[in-house]
Amino acid sequence: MLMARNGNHTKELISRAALRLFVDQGITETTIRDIAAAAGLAEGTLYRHFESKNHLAWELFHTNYTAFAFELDLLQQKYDTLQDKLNAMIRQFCMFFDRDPVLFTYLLLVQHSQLKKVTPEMETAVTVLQKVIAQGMARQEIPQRDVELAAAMVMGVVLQVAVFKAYDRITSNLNDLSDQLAATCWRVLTG
Amino acid sequence: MLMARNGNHTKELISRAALRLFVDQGITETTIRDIAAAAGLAEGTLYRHFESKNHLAWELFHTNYTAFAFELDLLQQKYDTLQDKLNAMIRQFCMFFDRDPVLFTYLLLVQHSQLKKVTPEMETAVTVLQKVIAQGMARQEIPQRDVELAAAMVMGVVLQVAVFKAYDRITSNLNDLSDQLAATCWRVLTG
Amino acid sequence: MLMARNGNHTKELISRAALRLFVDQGITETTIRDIAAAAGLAEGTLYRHFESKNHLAWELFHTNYTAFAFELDLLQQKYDTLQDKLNAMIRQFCMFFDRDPVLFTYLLLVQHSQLKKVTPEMETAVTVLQKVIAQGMARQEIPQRDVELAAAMVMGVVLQVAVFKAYDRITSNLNDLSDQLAATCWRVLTG
Amino acid sequence: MLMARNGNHTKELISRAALRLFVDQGITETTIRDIAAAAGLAEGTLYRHFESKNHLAWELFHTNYTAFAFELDLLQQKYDTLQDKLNAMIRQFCMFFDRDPVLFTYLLLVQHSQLKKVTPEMETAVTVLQKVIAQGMARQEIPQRDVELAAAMVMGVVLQVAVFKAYDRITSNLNDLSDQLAATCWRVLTG
DNA sequence: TATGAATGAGACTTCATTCAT
DNA sequence: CATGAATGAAGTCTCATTCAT
Repeated sequence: MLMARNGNHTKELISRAALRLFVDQGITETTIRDIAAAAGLAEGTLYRHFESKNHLAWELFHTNYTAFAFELDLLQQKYDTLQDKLNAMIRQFCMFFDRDPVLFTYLLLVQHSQLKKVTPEMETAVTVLQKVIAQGMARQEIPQRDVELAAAMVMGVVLQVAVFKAYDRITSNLNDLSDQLAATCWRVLTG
Repeated sequence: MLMARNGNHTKELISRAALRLFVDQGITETTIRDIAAAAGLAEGTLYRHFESKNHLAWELFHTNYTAFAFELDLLQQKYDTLQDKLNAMIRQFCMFFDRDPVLFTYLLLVQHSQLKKVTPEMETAVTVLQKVIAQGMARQEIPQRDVELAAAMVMGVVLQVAVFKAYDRITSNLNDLSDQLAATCWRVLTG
Repeated sequence: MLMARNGNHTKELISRAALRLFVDQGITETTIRDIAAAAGLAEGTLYRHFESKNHLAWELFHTNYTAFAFELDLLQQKYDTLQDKLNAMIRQFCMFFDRDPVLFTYLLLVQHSQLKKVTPEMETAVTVLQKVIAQGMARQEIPQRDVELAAAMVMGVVLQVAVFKAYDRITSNLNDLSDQLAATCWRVLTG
Repeated sequence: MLMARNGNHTKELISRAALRLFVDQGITETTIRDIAAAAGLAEGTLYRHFESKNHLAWELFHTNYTAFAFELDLLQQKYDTLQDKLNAMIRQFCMFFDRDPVLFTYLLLVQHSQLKKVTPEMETAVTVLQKVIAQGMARQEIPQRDVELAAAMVMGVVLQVAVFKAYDRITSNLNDLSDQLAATCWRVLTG
């Protein structure tokens, strides 16, 4: 998991257990007892590492959501053209998804409750994508258009495929679809 | 009858109140008391019309989810080519969304908890879209490709825009974006 | 039913439905809705005939409990010796049980909740029996002994057989066992 | 552990509180809150020790009901003749009643609701008594007769006296009545 | 740090009762 | 008299959180 930089074994144990349960059952439907049992710990132990269940859910979301945005931003800066940036970002997304499907499914599907807490200042994958698209328009690499709309459509293509993957409607790895997705997104932007 | 003027009125009252609250706060986060208060009714009254809170949430989802699929299917049958079918379906989607944004936001966002209960036999917007795309491929109207993937990408374009609209990131009516969406989806399929 | 002296059809309907349900499920476990459904009436109708569910249960108990005691007392007065009185009373008990097992099972088994409301002044089968036994002792028809104890043992013999009958552990009619019961009770008293 | 001094103490605390309340008010009439208050615990604590109120009521009944039957059976095996067996069992019953009147009153009076759950395989005081009586008949110690009926009458003598005791109609200890009861029961069987 | 029994607020739900028709 | 939708108090149960060990 992106967030796990320290060697804190127990915290990691809790995070992984929680993540899987949150994805499988939803956050509210998952109890502290569920998590503790899955992690092989006592219920009280969780509170040594997280302030509360909600903090746990939020930390899981927030940390990884922004970390991913940060990585994306770092990555896009290495490229000059919108198309290259986009290709790279989509490739990265697919790679990360395949590397940790549970985590990405969490970010994808448990959104609603957590997204409300996302403040406008926070850099997210969405804002990075919009920034990149806006630049591309400014540089006339693609036709002028409403940036939000363009970003929505591009995101839609990639995310919905990920959602289908999360629901096992698609069997290929996202990595293997990466080029197709990138090509499609480019067509979406240049139409 | 205490409220002869009611008939189905009370059930409708509850449904609307619940719908809005479910969308605003999530299903689990919404209490029976919330719904009753919003509907101007006593808590017990809810149970005269719905077996339980979960049944209410499911009925709200299921009824409208399948009804929408049914309408879409009826509509697409009026057209001959994939492009016409797609145009009509997207137009319909936008129209319905604008007509009842709360309901459609419910169908869009509260999915996760409810989608688990969707049985494979149920006809949904997804299955209709896949059917239509598969036909189009069979008739060589668009290039052969994985149908699930194609459907996912088309759905993504439309749904993500709707999600942005639901989150007020986009201000136009979906109706006004309908043509753009249709054109983009067509490009996605024919690329 | 003993209590039904008037021609009130609906009230009778409710009483019979309630009686059976009370016996089958217990009083608290039986809902107004159950009774109404079993009687083929609307829920509210019950309140035209009984003040409340508890009044209904109590009326059913009290009326029949005291009526039975009254009949027993009337009966015993027709006989001179304790043995004849006892024989007659036991025969009567058996006859009544067989004639309306549901009612007598109600009186037997639902006792606990209702017996608390039995005031000491009320004439009951127990008091009648005690009176008769006390007389018999006074007249030296049977050995002197604690009256309450003697009454308990005699009652026990008859009631427990009725309980077994109510639970279908015994298949004969009580009528057919009447003589045996009387003989046994006599032995209990004279031993 | 918050209360290392507890161990099984809390469960016992709940059981005793519940037992008394069930006897005083009836099971359905007793609320979780009543029990918790009487036990000096929080409501939720009850659910750490019992699945539900009904499970508590059933466990209280079932455990003691079968344990008592087991003890009775063990005891009767020590004696050879029916009369000795019967004497011993009745003495035991009286002793147990006097030792824990609340528990025995529970077993006596709350029967109706719980007896429905008694499966035929369960060994109970009734089945033990019937077995013993049947043996006695087989060995010609007492006249042949319907075993169920005989058992009912014997049980009636003892149980009804216990019921009177539970209702404070009788003031002696059952222990002090034990011999009388045994003699009476013997007369019932041999008459 | 870890434990896990205890807590108690608050959720869902039931159901006796009312009352306008 | 009958109806049955609505009521809302009260009950059962859950579960995040605490804290003594």
